[in-house]
Order: sequence, then structure tokens, then C-alpha cells
Amino acid sequence: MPELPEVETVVRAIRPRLSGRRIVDACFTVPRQLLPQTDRQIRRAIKGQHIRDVRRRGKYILVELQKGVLMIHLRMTGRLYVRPVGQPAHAHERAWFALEDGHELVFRDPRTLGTISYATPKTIDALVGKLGWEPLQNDVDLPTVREKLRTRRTPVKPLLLDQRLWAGIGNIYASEILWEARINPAKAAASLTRQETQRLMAAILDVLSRAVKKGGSTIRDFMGPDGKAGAYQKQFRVYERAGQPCLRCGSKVIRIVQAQRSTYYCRVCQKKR
DNA sequence: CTAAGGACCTGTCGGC
DNA sequence: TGCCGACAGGTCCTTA
Repeated sequence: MPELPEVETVVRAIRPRLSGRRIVDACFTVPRQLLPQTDRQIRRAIKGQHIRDVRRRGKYILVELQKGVLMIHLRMTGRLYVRPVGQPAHAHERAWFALEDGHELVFRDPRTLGTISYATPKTIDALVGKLGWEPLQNDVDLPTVREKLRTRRTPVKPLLLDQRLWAGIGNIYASEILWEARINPAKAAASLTRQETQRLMAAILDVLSRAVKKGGSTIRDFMGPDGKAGAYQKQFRVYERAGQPCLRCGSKVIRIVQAQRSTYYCRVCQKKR
């Protein structure tokens, strides 16, 4: 469900309500979602710890505690919000973290694909160490990117979903980014020209930062933790617009399937060569 | 090493 | 109305 802009929106909303608070208890209902420890181990490890800060790395939400980090990944349908204890629950709530101040952090996830893990400074690298560049940091240069793409014969669209390159891009923004950069999603990553790679890097930064400014996208069930919907879905140029006119050239946007995921693009603006 | 396909889950929607 | 397949913001594992 959420990609970088949605995760960033969640983090910004919950950070002021969690920082400095103490976790007094935790409850988990789906053991499968806990990695790599058991519910009992995580519960014992985090109980009593103060929350120092809440940050994002790729699509991971990092709740930084005194002695370790609680890492939450929302996958497709996860949501995270803070509410006063005693308020009515929603369907599909899977985990709760009770705070000393009378609120609770709630993890809701209908499909139960999300994950919760607890890591210490010693073990965190195994979970987050393989993640690639942070798209909003904009701290990687053109030669470095070109070198990384040089050996990749895979189409560029599925490649954008590989979190080991840029961390945080998902299925919606991959299509949006390629439309913005005027690159054909089926083009082999290794065959991108210098100019195309440059446009790709610019589009990644541009599309994702604009989406963050709008509070992410709400298309099915993503919701800001305050119940507010994101607004970026109104700015989609190609995603879920198959059959509608391209906003640049007017020809029809088409949908194809790559690596079992939908891709949307304009055949005319995003020519292969 | 890379690449492709299935697996993991539940909910919703459109067609017959 | 009810059933069935397709599809959904993601990643991980197995196989070639």
C-alpha cells in the first residue's frame, strides 16, 4: 500500500505524538508478522522503554527506543495511528502499543502482510543494511547511478521497485516517475542514455517530493494517521489512467504487466528509442 | 551474479 | 443473488 510519500506522511503525523513517550505494554495478534523474534520476546524487549524519535528509512518506519529500534513495514495494507486508549477499534487491528500518556499506537493491517521487528544496534544492519539510496536526500551522483545500472538488463520499471537501488519507490510512483522522465518502462536499465539517467534521477526527486508535499496518495485504503486522505492521487499523470489521454501529448495511456505488476505509460511520449 | 515466477494474505469489484 | 477470477500501495524464496 504505502510507498515513500505515504510512509513519510505517517512518520510526520505520529512523531510528535510518540517522541518522549514511554511504552508500557504491547500486544500482538498475528505471530507471523513478527520478525525475527516471537511476540513474547519483542514485548519484553520494548516494555518500559522511552521513544526517542520516529524516522523513516525507505518504506520502513523506525521507532527509535533507548536500547533499540522498533521497525514497522506496512507492506500493502498496513496503517499506523495514535489514539486515546478506550476509543472504539477498527476492524483488522493487529497490534497495539500502550503509552504511558493514555494513548496507544495501533497497527492495522487487513492482509497481514506487514511486519514488525525489534532490532538492537547490533542486529539492525541485517534488516535495513541492504536498502539503497534515500531518494529525498539527493546525494548520489550520475556516474554512481550509471555504474550501478550498467549490468542490469532488466526493464527499468521493475528495477525501480528494487529497494537496493533507491529505497522507497513502489508501483504507483515508478510509473509516475517514468512518465515524468519520458522513459519507456520496458527499456533495459543498462541501455539508458546519460540524458535519460539524468532525467530519471531528477524525476525521482521531483515526483516523490511533490507527493510528500500533498500528504501522499489515497486510492484505496491509505489514510493519514489523522484520518485525513492524501491528495497526490489527484495529480496522477498515468497511474490507473489506461484509456485516458496522455496529459502531455493526448494519445491514449496504456496498461501493461511487468513482473506481475501493472505499469501505465504513454507509448508516444515514452518511446523506446 | 541476474531474472522470472510463485507464495504469502484478505477484501473488493465486475462479469456472467 | 451468488460464484469466480482479476486485481490491489510489497517483499521473499525458489528455481533456472
